[in-house]
Amino acid sequence: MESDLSNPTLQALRRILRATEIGSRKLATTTGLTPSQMLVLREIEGRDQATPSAIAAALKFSQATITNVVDRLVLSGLVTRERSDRDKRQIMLHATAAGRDALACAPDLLQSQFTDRFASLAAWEQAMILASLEKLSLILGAQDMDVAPLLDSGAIDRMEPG
Amino acid sequence: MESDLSNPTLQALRRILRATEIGSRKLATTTGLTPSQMLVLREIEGRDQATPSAIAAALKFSQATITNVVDRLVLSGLVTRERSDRDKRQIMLHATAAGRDALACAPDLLQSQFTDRFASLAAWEQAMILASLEKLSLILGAQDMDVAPLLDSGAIDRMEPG
DNA sequence: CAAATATGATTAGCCTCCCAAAGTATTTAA
DNA sequence: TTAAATACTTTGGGAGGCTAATCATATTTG
Repeated sequence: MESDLSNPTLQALRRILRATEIGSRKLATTTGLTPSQMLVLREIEGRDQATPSAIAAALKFSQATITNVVDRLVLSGLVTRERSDRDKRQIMLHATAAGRDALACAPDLLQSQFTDRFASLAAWEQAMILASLEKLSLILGAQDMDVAPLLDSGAIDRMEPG
Repeated sequence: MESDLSNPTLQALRRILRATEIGSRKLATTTGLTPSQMLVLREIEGRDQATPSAIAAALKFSQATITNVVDRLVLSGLVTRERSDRDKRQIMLHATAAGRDALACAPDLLQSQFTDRFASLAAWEQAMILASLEKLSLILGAQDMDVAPLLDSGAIDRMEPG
């Protein structure tokens, strides 16, 4: 091989991770929502039947953790719990109006800066970055799989968390 | 505009963040080092004069947090504390042999899969991904700046944290 | 030099995160 | 109808991260 690009790539990736982590932490203190709460809230709002176990599976958290986070979200009035009629073991989670507001408003602080700067890039650069991230997402998501079909992106969505 | 790529890009970015977060958490339980500890240890090993404040500034943590993490690292025998002679307020942090081992060994678990898969990509794809990440890192790191010179990549390295 | 001020690190106290294990209630299967 | 499985909560514990307060050392200044 002529040169190994994996190391600088990992370094760049690390820088990105740190930057976003710091950004989201800052965002958290601004909006009163912690990163985890954002994640869970987004997941709740984004699906029809939002049961704790479904959220836990999607985010790869334990159920106990979801209970915890949801407790706080309920306390903040952003989410409601409701027993399912069909199966009284299940709990349905719903984002309240305030919850949807928080989601709609909060990301803007983080995204606006990104979006603006991103928009200022040339179209080809935007396309390149998107393609790269898709590829990378595939590679990294594949870590969870035993043998990953790198070419079938659908498989990742279909995956079940052990 | 013809199409807005910023949203799918943000989504892909989020997927990557999640994947790496999960990966590093898994790595943590495997190696006994938490992500934060890895970060701090890496920073300590990577510089000559590793004082807590320097580490805190580099990673954008508070000094108190560094004290905390270093406590654990010392307890695990990966790091030593030593008062500076020149300025007795300062503490010099050093990675022990075990600490260097942990660093040298731990990343392989995470990286090997990434590195392998990354290496299997075509050279042009590798280059594209690297270039994209560099650009992205610039954009995201720029969040901290008032007015970011997106074209001068050196500026970021020169930046001082608040 | 002595007093005031600044700096580097730690301590104390708070809340959140994430988990495993144990417990409760409900549903399904035998 | 009892045993097993499922869905969630509770409990208890180690970390992470912060601010404010404190201690020790350095520096500045009258």
